[in-house]
Amino acid sequence: MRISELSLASGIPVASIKFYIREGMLPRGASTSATSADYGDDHLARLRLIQALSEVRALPLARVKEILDLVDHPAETLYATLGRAVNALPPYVEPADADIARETIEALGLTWDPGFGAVAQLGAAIRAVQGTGLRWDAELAALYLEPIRTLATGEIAPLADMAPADAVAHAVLGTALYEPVILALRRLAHQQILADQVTKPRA
Amino acid sequence: MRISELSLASGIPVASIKFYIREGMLPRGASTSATSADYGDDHLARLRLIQALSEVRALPLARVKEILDLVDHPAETLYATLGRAVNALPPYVEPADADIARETIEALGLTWDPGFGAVAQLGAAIRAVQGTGLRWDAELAALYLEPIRTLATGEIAPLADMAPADAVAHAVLGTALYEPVILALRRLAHQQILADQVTKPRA
DNA sequence: ACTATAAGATAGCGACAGTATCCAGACAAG
DNA sequence: CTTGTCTGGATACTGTCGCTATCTTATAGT
Repeated sequence: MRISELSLASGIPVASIKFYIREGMLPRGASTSATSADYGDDHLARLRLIQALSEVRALPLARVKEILDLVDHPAETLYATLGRAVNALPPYVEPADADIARETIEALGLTWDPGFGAVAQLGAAIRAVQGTGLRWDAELAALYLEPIRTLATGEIAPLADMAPADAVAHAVLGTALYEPVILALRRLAHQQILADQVTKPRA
Repeated sequence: MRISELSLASGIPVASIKFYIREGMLPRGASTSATSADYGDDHLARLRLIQALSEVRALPLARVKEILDLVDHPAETLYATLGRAVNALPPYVEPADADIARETIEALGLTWDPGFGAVAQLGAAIRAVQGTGLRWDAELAALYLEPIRTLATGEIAPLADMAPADAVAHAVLGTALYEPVILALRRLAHQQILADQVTKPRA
């Protein structure tokens, strides 16, 4: 496949593909002469991944690159790889925000480990909620955690049956790409509940 | 409060506060003379809200403004207001993506209404998931929907006991600000489950 | 009276994500 | 052949966003 064909297949302008190559996010095609290089299906898949992370997740390209690197060269363990993937995802917060989450995490019976990025992300999220006068306490936290734990358990289960390399890629991409699905479903559920209340208001 | 005091109280530079006023996101202080204006707690609260939406949610200022306008001037019904709020939140997608979500939504027994923004957002999210080779089918969708529905029901319930104006503000801000909490908890749950598997591996 | 600071308007800046231009080489048609 | 079109690759430019810095005029405090 030549670059113009790759562009056609992916819907991404040639100039942008060249840009991704320059930035090291997409490998160069195999040169077959001074004026032609060969691109394959892996290039196409990589482009689709870049698009998914960059458009749907709205990640800065630097973060997209981190995630791509992680898929290509995973850390020692699945746990460590996931930890790095989380750090490449928004919200991008100060490590100090981890402290804010301590109370909540311990009240939920979880382990407070400030080394894990999601802890500081939770802290920043709680700060935002409380700073605008919305409610956040142990009771509400428990209300949120239960369904989320159910969901997370269901998501992790299939990883056990995968080859380690597949599991890593699935975990990293799944963390990033199922999130918008979850948020959209929640918004839909809210709407549906409100619509039902109008149709058949509470007795 | 003068602008320099507001700056001190909020931690936001004076120049930035002036910028927010210029952009119409923050009302001007009440002029007490040609060289002084008076800012109150409402200005401080508004600034904190701008910060929460812009930093933690990483919303473009134009979208922050939409949400602020919605809190100030809600639409006719709670349902309609929420619909607009959803459109001000990422991911920002093409309305045409609504079609992609149709199959999923109908399989889940929900109403497919392309006029509601979350439908197209779900479509774009599904496209991203499938485009990168991750799984998405009715079975998986059901696995996701159940816990999310539980969560959403718990979130909507308290609105019934609120004054309508409070309910609107709470629904709009809650949709935007609890989302990072949910994502952080999911990431934490994943980590916790993986950590537990290492400590006490499956029999 | 004098200096420090305020409000408000205008202009400038740095990061980001591409686009556009340019060039030398290759292949294809006439 | 030669002429025109296209390619890969390098370099330079552009538009948008979210602030910052500067400037002007007018007080308010000492």
